[in-house]
Amino acid sequence: MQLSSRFPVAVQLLIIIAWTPDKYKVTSEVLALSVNTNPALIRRILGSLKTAGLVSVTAGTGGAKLARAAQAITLLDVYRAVELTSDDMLFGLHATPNSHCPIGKNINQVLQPHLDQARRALEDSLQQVTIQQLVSEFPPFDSGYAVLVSK
Amino acid sequence: MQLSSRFPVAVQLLIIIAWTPDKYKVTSEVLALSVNTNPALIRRILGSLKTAGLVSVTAGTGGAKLARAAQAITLLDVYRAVELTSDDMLFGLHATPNSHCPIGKNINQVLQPHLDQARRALEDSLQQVTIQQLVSEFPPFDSGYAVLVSK
DNA sequence: TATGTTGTTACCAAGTTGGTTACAACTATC
DNA sequence: GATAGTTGTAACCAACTTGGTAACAACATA
Repeated sequence: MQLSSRFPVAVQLLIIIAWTPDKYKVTSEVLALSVNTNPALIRRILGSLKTAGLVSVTAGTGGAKLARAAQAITLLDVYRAVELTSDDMLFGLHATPNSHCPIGKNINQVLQPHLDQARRALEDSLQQVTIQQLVSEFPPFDSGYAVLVSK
Repeated sequence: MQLSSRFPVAVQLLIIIAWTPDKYKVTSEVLALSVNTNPALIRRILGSLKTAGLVSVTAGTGGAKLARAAQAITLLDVYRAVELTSDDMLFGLHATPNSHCPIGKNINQVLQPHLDQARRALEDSLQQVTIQQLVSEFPPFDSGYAVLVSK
């Protein structure tokens, strides 16, 4: 089983936004080109990032900016923004174990703390990496790339 | 997004098998009662556990036993047995980023190590917990429970 | 007003999941 | 050998999620 690809895509969006100089306009069209999908899908993900307070998108005229510094956005922030639909559960427990069985009766209570711990380990790791860090792994923006975006 | 409930169910199965004295026969019927589902689903999961070498099921006469000691089975073993369908990927990368974009071209290579690290953190945590440990959190098997299983 | 962009809705095909039925194959016992 | 109980597996289903797509109103700038 696999988590959705929304998370990696969201990271890519943030990297591009952070990587592009402020004077250029990063539209969902441009982002869609890089991810190789269509703008509506980008806007959908961008919506989650906006709700989470990671980016600000100016409606109408277009263009996305980071809502806070790239070194203040971790992979965990992104993960939470786009993947956490319901609550904090990474592993879904079986809904209704048999309450008459001595094991089934308490299985969820016994299991939960350990699953929480595993989830926390995952999140701690994601928290160690910032968007700034990832951006620094790419070549700097070059004016030649300006064809990809609009002023 | 959420991982399937197969994993927690598989853990529950192993706990019951480990918890039940050897002289009792733990059939998929009994396990289904505890999980509150039907035997076929149990056999499906039990099949994965068998393939992974965690349990041995005697076909025909019925009954599941642990294939190795309960303290030698970790949650990671179970996780891998039932959740890893394809390869080691927890996060699915976007299949085809645009190779003409300086970001899209390398995004997967840059992201992969960090996602791997996060996955490893998750797995390390799961590896700390054994089935034996979980069994010890339940009351011991009582002859009164024998109605749940058959000799 | 005209243009370009966003936000959102609606819909679709594909894949996954848990659930269920059915049945052949198997093993022990009578 | 026949019987009974069980496993292994296939087939199918409804519900859900996902990525993809089209469409269009709302918006902001020129």
